[in-house]
Amino acid sequence: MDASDWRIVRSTPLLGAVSQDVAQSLVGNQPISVYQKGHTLFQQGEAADAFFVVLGGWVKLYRVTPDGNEAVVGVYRRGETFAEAAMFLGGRYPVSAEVVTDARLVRVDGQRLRQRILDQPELALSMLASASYHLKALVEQIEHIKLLSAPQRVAEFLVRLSPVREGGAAIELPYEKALLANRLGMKPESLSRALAKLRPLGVSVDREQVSIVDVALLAKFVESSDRGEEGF
Amino acid sequence: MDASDWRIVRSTPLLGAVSQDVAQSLVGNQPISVYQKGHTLFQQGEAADAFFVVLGGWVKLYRVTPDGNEAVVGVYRRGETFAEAAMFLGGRYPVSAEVVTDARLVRVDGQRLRQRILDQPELALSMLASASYHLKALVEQIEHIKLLSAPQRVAEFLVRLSPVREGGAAIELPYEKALLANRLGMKPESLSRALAKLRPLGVSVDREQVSIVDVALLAKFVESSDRGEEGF
DNA sequence: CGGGCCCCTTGACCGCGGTCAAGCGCGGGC
DNA sequence: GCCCGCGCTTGACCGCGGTCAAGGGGCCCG
Repeated sequence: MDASDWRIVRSTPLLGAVSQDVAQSLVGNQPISVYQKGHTLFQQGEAADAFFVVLGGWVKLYRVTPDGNEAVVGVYRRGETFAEAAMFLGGRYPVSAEVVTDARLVRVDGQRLRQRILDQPELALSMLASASYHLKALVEQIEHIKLLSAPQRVAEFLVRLSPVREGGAAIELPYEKALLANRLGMKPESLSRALAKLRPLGVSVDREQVSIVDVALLAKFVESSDRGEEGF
Repeated sequence: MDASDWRIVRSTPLLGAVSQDVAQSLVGNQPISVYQKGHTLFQQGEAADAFFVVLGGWVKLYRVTPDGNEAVVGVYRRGETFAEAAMFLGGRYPVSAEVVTDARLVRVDGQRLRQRILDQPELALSMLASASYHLKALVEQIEHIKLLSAPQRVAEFLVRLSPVREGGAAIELPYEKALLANRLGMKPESLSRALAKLRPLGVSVDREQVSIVDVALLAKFVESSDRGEEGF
């Protein structure tokens, strides 16, 4: 792990707030795992004996039903951690995890982590903050699915991705559209249609390059009342 | 707080796993708060300085959009705790909480809790377990909204409420149908229709009394493939 | 450079569930 | 006992988004 990787590790809410030596002892001497696209890290129901830090690439967390349908509940990228909280729920992962692009991860052993918590209470607070962060993200996802239309959910996603709150922005879709669609709770076809409907609001798409004329206008659209496009 | 209340407190995942004196010091000498239906405990964005244990009655957690629509993200009953994790997320509640029936709660101070965590690491592990439990519940809720039909969501709710996994069961709807509908991500009218569609599967409803001929059959229906009622 | 593959888009169709409105039944008040 | 109100149900309608299918454009490989 080089200095750049270490910087990423220390940028996470979980490992950034604890002391240098605690972070070092947890991930410092762990090997970096390199996976290629399509690799399954773990499946729901398996014993949860580790959590992960993403150094590069993307990982999706999802649930599968008995008949094979899947619901993506999160996509994690560089500088994010996942499955930290799973290790405290009867030792089972409640979701499955798959690498969706070639990726570099650090795997942190759970047994070791639990021990550290017992003598490093500050680590416990960091873990709780991290769990709270994931909790908030899930609550917002539920809110969005329940009361935003497909175009509004797409707009919300774009606004969140924009580096600015107003004016123009050019952004790149972080992962392929089929995955993005699932993440937003819709089918790829609906994502296409949703992007088409955002065109009159100053959104143009070419491959994975998206340019937005006015981010504030998009944000307004997300908050516009009842799931419809109220005239324009 | 009498012995019965204390038993409820000790039945929660959060306060049941820690030592007697830690639990006692957190909630033992707290007064019991009695609220009547409609009272707002806190609103999203407020400083999160406490979490709650439900001794009786029901409390809903929900998010409101700028235009006034609301999405219920959870309903908590006797023996459950909520908002534990919020106190670690920048000190803000990500949701609002309202008492939906007359209720008896214990309010646990957050400042005190954080102090205890620093010198009682076992408490930290309990809190993480509790947070994980809520996390799993949210993930399942997302899964259900995304890939179950309205009748399936209602069936799943009934199965979960049943004391048995097979055979007959008679259960009572825990809260009024408008709230239940929102909790399940639908409108009251859709809940009515969904219950009507479950009638051929052995579900009969009279007021809030629900009787189920065969719980296993209902469970089967929930897992039956593609959101439809596959003939029969 | 041509062909095939894959991903994305666009169209046609339709079923689920939201909306609006009417009807019904239980319960409280005068 | 009568009336009114409220919560629930039922019906009619329709728009959103899923499904199925065809078309188009980039990219790799032969």
